[in-house]
Amino acid sequence: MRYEKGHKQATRNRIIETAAARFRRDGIDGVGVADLMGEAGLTHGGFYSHFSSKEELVRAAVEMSAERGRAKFRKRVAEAGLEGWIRHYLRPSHRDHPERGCMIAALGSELARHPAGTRSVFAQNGTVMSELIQQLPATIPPARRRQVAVGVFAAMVGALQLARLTRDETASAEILDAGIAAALALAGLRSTAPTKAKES
Amino acid sequence: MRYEKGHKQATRNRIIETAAARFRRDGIDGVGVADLMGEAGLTHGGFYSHFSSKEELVRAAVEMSAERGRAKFRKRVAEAGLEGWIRHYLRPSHRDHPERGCMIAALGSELARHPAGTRSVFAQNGTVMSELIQQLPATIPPARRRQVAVGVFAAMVGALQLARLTRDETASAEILDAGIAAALALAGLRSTAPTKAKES
DNA sequence: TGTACATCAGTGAACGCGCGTTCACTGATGTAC
DNA sequence: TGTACATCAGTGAACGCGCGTTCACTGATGTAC
Repeated sequence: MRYEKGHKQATRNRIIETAAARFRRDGIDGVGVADLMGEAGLTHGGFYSHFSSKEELVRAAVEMSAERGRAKFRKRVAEAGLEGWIRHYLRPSHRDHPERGCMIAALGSELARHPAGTRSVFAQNGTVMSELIQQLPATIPPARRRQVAVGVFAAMVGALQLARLTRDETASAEILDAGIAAALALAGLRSTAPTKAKES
Repeated sequence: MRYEKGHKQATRNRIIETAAARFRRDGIDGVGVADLMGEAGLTHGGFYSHFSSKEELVRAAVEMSAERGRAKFRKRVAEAGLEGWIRHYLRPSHRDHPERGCMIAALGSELARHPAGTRSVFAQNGTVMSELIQQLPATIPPARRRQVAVGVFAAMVGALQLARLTRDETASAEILDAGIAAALALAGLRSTAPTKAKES
């Protein structure tokens, strides 16, 4: 072989890695194949010896991002617990750097319009959801754990996107805080009673 | 005048209306100016006598959608209360018809990459947020009302997007339910205690 | 009342450009004998 | 050991296409006199 064993696989991974970052930063339609290949140190002609179409790369990039997201979740939970992960997810630097962050928050509304094959990465198991369920406090009964986990994650994704839409820094930071408060409340990590007083 | 008074304004509104629907359905990059004009019963050449650029149309469409969303919010709240609006927002037909639904859920991640001028529609006041705050039950203290409102809306937007990403109908319906449960809990419209038992 | 001209919303050909994709080729290295 | 050939990751020119945008034009109607 003119290249060491595994060379092609390494190139393929480099392309996927580059794509995963650029897609999250500029959108899927916002980055071209030639641009991507150039950033990976290649010319665009070789693209189709790695992938059959741009959509196949999208799928691979989404898959890699999902795996990375799960790894970060595990690491953060091990270090700082579920609350630590929630705060980490909704920190300003995640808002400001989508290219290294959550693929769903960065591309959620776009991916919904992509083929089912691409979206199949978000099947029920395999996502961070099943791991999130296990991290919920024991006070939440088994029958409600999945629903609570989905609610927590939805609030986090929604808050990150709203924060990214808001130009004003103060208002944006408030949205992140509101997302943290909502996620913690839903996860049962904080008293959720409106006031400790009257409750019907 | 060869056209009755207000004709041009009416045409302009028709273009915005068409765009608002198509953008939400196919994404902003997914619809071209010529396609849009054709759907509005015109040819593409006249576009620039109405708008200085496609981006200006995007801004107008986002503005119109935001106003429509607020109107729907008011109507639904008047008829069925805050809980009614939450359930209406997270119903399956909203998930399946983004072209008539919430612009933020349909285009959230894309709009974050558009110019600040376009995103200025989502400034603190003028959005549905300020009206949502007023609808929260009185049990939520003044100092927390904005934060709670943002959390509720974030959970709703996030849940709708997650539901749109999921191919499996059962799983998708569960996500909508989880979003409803989360939004109601956050809004103080449902007991949020993990169990009615032990609470630290 | 009748003719000449001004107005302007909308038309459709044309522009340069970048997109995703194809393909004949290169050239460094491994294998056969 | 030395030569001829096979392999194949990567190259770069070329493709058809649709994009956003420009512009000279049309033609129905209003106004001036």
